[in-house]
Amino acid sequence: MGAARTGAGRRVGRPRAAQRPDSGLEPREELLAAAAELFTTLGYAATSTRAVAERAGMRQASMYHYVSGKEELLALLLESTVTPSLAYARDLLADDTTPAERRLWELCRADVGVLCGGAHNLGVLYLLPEVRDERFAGFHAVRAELKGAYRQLIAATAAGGALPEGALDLRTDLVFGLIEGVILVRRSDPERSVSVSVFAEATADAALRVVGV
Amino acid sequence: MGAARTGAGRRVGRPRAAQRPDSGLEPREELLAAAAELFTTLGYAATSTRAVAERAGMRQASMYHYVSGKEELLALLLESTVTPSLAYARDLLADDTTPAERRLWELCRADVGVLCGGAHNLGVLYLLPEVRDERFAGFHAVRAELKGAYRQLIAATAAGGALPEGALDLRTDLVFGLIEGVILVRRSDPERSVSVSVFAEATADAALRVVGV
DNA sequence: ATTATCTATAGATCTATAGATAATGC
DNA sequence: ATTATCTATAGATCTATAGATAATGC
Repeated sequence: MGAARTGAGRRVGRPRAAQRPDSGLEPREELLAAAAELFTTLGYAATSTRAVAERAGMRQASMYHYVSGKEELLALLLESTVTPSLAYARDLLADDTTPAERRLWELCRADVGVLCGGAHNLGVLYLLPEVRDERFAGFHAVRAELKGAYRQLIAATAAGGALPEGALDLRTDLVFGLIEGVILVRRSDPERSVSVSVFAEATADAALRVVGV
Repeated sequence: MGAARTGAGRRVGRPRAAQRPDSGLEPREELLAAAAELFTTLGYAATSTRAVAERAGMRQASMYHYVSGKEELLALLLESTVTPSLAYARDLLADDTTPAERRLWELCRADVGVLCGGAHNLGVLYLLPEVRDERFAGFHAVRAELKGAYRQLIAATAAGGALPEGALDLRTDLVFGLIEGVILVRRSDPERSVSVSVFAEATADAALRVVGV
């Protein structure tokens, strides 16, 4: 069993026409990175399979050796952004020694970090119109569960406990909107001076004020 | 000089192949309405000129009699959503008899109303990746001026007056993010029970809490 | 004559598949 | 023999223009 060879050593298969990019990534990862950059800057519909493949250092048709098409790339990218936040949210829900206010703050901070951190502002993917499609139901299910975690934590705060159902839903929408709204702010001003972590903490502070703590 | 005839009366020009829609709109308005619906649901790149034209009751090529192409339609729609908010913001800035807190609240309420009201959740247009393009610089200029009005009003509040520049920018970003975030909330849950006006007021309340009033 | 439409189409895409090719592996 | 790539292309778009046509206006 040969170990996966990541270096530039001898490879099986016909050599590439173009130079292999020196990122050190596996071809599939290379495709995902290329798609992330292009989908976030140009959008999904405006990004051709050719553009993705060439940026990953291969010809358009070769892409199909690794993925079934553009759709799979977007689905993978979407899930990769929301899954870490959800895992963290589950941990926080299970932690009954920390006050709910603090746990909510942590979730907000972490979520903003994921949405705005990373090389390509991956949160921008949530804005793509194609994402609403049924095909990405998996992503939506995870995102809905994450929103549910926000709701539970808000309900567990001192300010949230007394709220009737409808008011709790409204608070949850507002907090969730604030968190996702940072995607838009960052998109319209990518050169911002303040670091992601400062921004994430300020957003978490603001979220607690929205809840009424 | 013949008055514009909006009814179904005799018209100059070759008759349409399909029935004229009974909306009572002029053809150009009909095209804008069709584009609004399609751009907000499918996105810009995924909407063909054919789809827009047929929905407006004419053949694809006839669209070019009224507009220069898809791009002009998007530019017109974008400006139509942001211009009313800006006009209102200017009025509020000029009003020195009302407390800044109250004026900020009003601006938030009105802006959310425009973004989420209307038939097609036009705020969704802000999310389209194509909108970042240089071609829509006019829209961005107006939106930036609106954001400037938010900033001025925040600075004029009791809580905002003491803030150093950087902190003021951060508050402005958070409030602006909260307002634009409602677009995302509404998009993911279009069947929401609460009315737009209740939601707009709750968002305005939350914005004041973010500012720290 | 003017106008609002139509039909037809050139030219430019873009996606996904078929089948060839050039390496290594055994 | 297996694998990773390539080239080539069919079929399906989509946009914008050219030029014809069928009304009203005078």
